Amino acid sequence: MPEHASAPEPDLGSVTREVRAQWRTRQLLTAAARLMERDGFHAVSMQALADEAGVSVGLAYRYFGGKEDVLLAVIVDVLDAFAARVPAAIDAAGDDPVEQLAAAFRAYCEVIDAHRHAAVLTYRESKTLGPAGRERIKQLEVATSEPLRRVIADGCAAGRLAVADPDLFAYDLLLLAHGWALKHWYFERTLGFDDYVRGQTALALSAAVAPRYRRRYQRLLSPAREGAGT
Amino acid sequence: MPEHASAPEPDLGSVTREVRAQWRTRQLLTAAARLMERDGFHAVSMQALADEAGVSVGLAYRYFGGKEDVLLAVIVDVLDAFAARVPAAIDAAGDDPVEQLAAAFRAYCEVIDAHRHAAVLTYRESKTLGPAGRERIKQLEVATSEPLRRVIADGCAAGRLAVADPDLFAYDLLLLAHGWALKHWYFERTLGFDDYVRGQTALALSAAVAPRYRRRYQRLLSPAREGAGT
DNA sequence: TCATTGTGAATGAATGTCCATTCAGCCCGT
DNA sequence: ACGGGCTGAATGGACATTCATTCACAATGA
Repeated sequence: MPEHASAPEPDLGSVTREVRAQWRTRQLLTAAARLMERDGFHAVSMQALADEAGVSVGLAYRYFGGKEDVLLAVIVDVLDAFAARVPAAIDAAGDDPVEQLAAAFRAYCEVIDAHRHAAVLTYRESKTLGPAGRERIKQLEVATSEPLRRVIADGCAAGRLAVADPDLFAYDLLLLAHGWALKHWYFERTLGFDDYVRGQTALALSAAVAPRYRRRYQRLLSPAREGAGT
Repeated sequence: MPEHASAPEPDLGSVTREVRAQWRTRQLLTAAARLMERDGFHAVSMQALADEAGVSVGLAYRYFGGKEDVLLAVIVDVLDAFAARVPAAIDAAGDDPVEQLAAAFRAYCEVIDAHRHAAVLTYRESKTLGPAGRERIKQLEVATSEPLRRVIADGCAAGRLAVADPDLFAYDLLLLAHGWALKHWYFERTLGFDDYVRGQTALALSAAVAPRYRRRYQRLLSPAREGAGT
């Protein structure tokens, strides 16, 4: 637990409104994520949230319309992380669509791992959000899965993948990534993060890689750790 | 308030207390499931619950220790449904382990479909339950997945399945079954229940059936409805 | 068969707690 | 001393839980 409330705040006085507002927002968002990831949305009072962020309750209301807005912002924040990291991971994975798919899946899992319970908030609190917020989340979530769908489509087009329903497959990958958070209490007994990603990648690609390319991707299809190659 | 129980109440006067208590419990459980499935646990007040069940608040407390107990009971009820139906489905599926696996998965999905959101409660409200209840749920859930693990193990032993980590695979199947509830808002646009089950079965078995047995299970491996052209 | 009464099921207003939200004013830099 | 950032006690509402009271009915006695 690094610095909490009494973090060395930057000199807010010397900074423009705009930048200060951004800093405050980030400060609150971070606190909200931390608490809600640990205790669940309903168990976090605005008082606790403010305390954690090291500000007053009133100030929280200057930056967010209400508790529900905070929840929405936290969720959007996580979804933004997907939107930022997954495409980047794909770009960094070279031209091979199967490698790209594996990289994309790993990136999803990494974001989940970094936001463990916050990611689950998407499910858990869907009922808490008003219809407007809920709609926004749904849309963002679909958009977030878009890169994955595109990579799968590419792989199919290139003949490397053979998937009957790419849409379904894409969502399954999302689900398996979320599974790391959803079933963490179970998996952690036997698997580390890396084991989980490798195992799931192997399973998923077993179902998706076209038979004639199986050998080529042996490295990804076997969950065992191997020394050579990256 | 409309008496929701469209079923005519049995002549309570002529039955024993025991039976009456059971009737009441069931009545409350049904109401709780209905409301919580629709609005989420936190949005359901004891008043609303009592109204829905057609009883008074006070009576609800005669049958359940408190709101949390009701939640626990609803969840346990769903888990019991798994425990009852899945083994039965496996028994009814003959001797082939792959057929058994497909049947077990379908049974899971059917229970999920019958209890849509209630099944999600397991995730959503894990933070709401006290440590004791949470532990009970976890244990039940692991126990519930046991038949699935055994069938997979059988399949591997018989050489029909080739799965590196049966434990992981079993939980993935659970997750995909839950996916029907978790991502229902998305899937329902394009898939019916049966399409979903077939599609997921095809994907999962693609990853698991040993290569030399692929052809034998073509029926399960292709998501297309049998009979309709390939 | 008809009053009488004991039992515990059922009620729902009252209680106490918790918490989101507000706002009257304080602090501090300029 | 002015003004915007910030504070935190006060407010009001919602809701879980309790309990004094009512009520239905079966068992009892005549």
